[in-house]
Amino acid sequence: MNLSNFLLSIIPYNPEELKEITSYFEKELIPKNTKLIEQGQISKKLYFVEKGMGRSFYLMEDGKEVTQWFFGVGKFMTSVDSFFQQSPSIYSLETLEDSLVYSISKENMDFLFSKYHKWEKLGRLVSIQMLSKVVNKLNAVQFQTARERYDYMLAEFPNISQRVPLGYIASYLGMSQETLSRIRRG
Amino acid sequence: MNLSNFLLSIIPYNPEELKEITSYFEKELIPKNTKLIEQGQISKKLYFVEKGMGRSFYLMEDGKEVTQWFFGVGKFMTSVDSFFQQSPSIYSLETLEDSLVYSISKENMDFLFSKYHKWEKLGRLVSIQMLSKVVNKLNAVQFQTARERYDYMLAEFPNISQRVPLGYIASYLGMSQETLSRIRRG
DNA sequence: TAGTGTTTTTGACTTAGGTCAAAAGGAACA
DNA sequence: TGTTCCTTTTGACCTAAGTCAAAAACACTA
Repeated sequence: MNLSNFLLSIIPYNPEELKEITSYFEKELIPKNTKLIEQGQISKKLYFVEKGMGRSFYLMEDGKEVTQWFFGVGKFMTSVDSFFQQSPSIYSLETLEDSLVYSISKENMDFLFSKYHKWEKLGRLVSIQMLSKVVNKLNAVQFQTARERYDYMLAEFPNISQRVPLGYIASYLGMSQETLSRIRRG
Repeated sequence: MNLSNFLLSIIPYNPEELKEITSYFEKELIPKNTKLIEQGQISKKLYFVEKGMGRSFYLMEDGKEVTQWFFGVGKFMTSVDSFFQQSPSIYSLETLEDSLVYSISKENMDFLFSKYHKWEKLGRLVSIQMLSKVVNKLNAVQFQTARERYDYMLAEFPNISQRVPLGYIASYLGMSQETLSRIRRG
């Protein structure tokens, strides 16, 4: 899924608009395990993932890393709060694989928002989609057993367990690595 | 907090725009314990709460009601998914007090979105605010103890425990009523 | 192919919070 | 001021999942 196709799948743009809009994005090849945002910093860019994958995570007081979200192909990746409100990020962001992303700065994003009504609309639609995903996860974490949450995750990110360490998935699902290991055993 | 002031607090509208936009909202006085959306139905309206309070909740398979969110003064209230995607709602919505709300239909909302770039922007900003709240709650539910979640809720909805039954709050926080009662004891 | 570091699994034990049932409080009303 | 209904609290017991520590499996690199 490349950026143009992704945008077109949400809103019809004509070729000129699409060309101008995508020109504000910068193609970047980012190696595995690169930090894109450090906890406490202000997020400068929003990334569209064309290839690879990333995660957001934070450090608990006891020093443990907790995965907050996985960002796969065809998704926007950033610390939402930090990017849009230009406030210090609670999370860090890193790539989990060598990744091909398109990045855009807050200034360019705001410029596009103000220039194109359609772009603003896209922003709204994408926000609502994300909201709906987070609500789903909230329900999973709040009301389901560890085993049910694991099944939910397999539905949401089918082949993730071959791609990232078990501990990342366990903390994302709000359970210990040992529990996830026992669940997978069957 | 009335509708106009709320809108102005997010985006500067001039008096004519504000007048036209608010003219698409309908003032409604809704008695306590009125269902606004029934689980399974498609949400027809979005409500702005000027006075009173509501909640969204759903019925678990075992017949228990679980509160999903509280909507206080100065908030938009709806089943987000259902309203924006016109899909069957997973939640029911009801008032918890006699309430004064301003409602708008999906058609009028879409009309305003397409007519006013600014309105689209407001939609985006409000969505991101909601997203950020839901992420906070997710973190609370996933990583905090029952006691910490209770404290979190007091910060988010200060005087709620005087206004709604204990069981509603307990299920919102993802704990049993008995546990919440024991926590409150001290 | 042995050696070293990392990730995952297993086992034994602990604990936060759930469940069920009964008692205690409150509010409304005759 | 007692009766009824509803909400909250208390008590006794249970269980899903956490913790800690060791063993096993895997993955590099020399």
